[in-house]
Amino acid sequence: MPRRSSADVASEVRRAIESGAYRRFERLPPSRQLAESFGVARNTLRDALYQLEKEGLLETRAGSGTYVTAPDQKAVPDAVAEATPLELIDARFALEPHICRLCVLHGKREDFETLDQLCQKMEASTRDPIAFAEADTSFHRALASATRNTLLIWLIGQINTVRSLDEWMRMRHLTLEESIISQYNLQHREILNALRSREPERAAVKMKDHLETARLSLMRAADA
Amino acid sequence: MPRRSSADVASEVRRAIESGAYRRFERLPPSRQLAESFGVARNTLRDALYQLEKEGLLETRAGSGTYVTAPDQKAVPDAVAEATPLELIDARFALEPHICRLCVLHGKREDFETLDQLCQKMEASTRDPIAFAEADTSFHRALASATRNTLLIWLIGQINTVRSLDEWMRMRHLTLEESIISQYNLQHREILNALRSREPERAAVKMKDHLETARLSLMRAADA
DNA sequence: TATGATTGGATCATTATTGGATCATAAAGA
DNA sequence: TCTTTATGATCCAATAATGATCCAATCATA
Repeated sequence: MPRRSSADVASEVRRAIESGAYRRFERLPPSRQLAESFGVARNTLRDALYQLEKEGLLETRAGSGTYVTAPDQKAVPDAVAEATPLELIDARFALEPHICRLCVLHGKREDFETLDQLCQKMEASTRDPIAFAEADTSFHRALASATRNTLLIWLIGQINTVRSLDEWMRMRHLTLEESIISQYNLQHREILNALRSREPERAAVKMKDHLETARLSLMRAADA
Repeated sequence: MPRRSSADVASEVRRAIESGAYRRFERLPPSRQLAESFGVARNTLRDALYQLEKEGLLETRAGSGTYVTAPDQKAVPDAVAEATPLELIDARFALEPHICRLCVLHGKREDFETLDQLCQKMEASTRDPIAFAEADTSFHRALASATRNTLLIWLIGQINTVRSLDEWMRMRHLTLEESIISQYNLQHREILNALRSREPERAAVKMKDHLETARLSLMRAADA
């Protein structure tokens, strides 16, 4: 007659640990207190904790408490740093077209002003790959900012940390010939125009075109 | 008799350091003062600091003070933790349809097996919102895994840390009525079928439908 | 340079709090 | 009905927080 079975409680605690609510080495609240907060008898709760102990998530020390032994879930931004350029492009393929759509929804005039200025900066840097790459990064970051979605802004920020990696930059220099830069500039303008005329789908398509160009020139560089 | 154990205090100080409240080379307040502000005996506090010293976060010099030796933490992922449910949905709108497309490209048979099993699990949990939510998270995580793109896998993992936040979970319980769960199950099946028949665009569309449903039920819950 | 205040380091008996264990009872499901 | 399992109560043993006191290193300053 489980109202709330020990397995349920175990799941809930497991989720709490995996979500980082309790981190490694931290002590859980006393069993009596935990039991009360779950609305469950202490025996039931202890069974639940015992299950998690078997799974290696917890360690209980009599007289002391029960401690989290599971390794911290997050704290692996290495995945970002070690991403390959192609993985990166795929991630941008996922994020940026939709970011364009959201820009149309939430972007304000000053956002488009900023984007315009960055376009001008890029257009003035046709022969300066380094300056161009810098402004280019700012452009994509500004797009994300215009969505007003802090989560997306953060995600793009994370992705941009990869773009500055050495290996990636080396490839990028290879790909950033003058003709390519000119093409990118045209595409950036097209994206910005679509945003200004409030056409979400056209903006998304133009962004896809842009990324496709980037992918192609990247793969060409990889072959070389 | 631990009211507040040394492990608790250690965690708190560790968080303070990681959050940048105490920066590298900075001296912590005197142990007596710290102990008082934590409402804990000095011995307890010293045990806590000793733990952190073992972890290499601190260095204590007798007669002088205890100093932070941990390198300054970079970018705070609080943006992720503080994201609102609607921001979250928008981010998933950006990522997951494209993830479906990549699944078609890179997914292997065993990936689809895993997804199938998770569908079954969800279908068996129509009346158990907690179990359903658990399997649901696993489903979306498995989708990301099938892309073989470590960056995307990591991004989805980050996003899923938000999904388990308290506020979000509360809303989620509101929205997870039996009828909604049934609808989700149908949609998951449609996505999986599209993946199996290798139709990237159909899979993406089905995912968009799914997320749209989620957004609607979320907004309905927010109104209530 | 010498002094005094402040810092962390160490020890110890006391005792509140912790998890461990058991058991009769009640309730839910087969 | 019979089996399973949560409950709630009680007792136990292990642990470590406390609070007090003293020591040693360091630092500021007269």
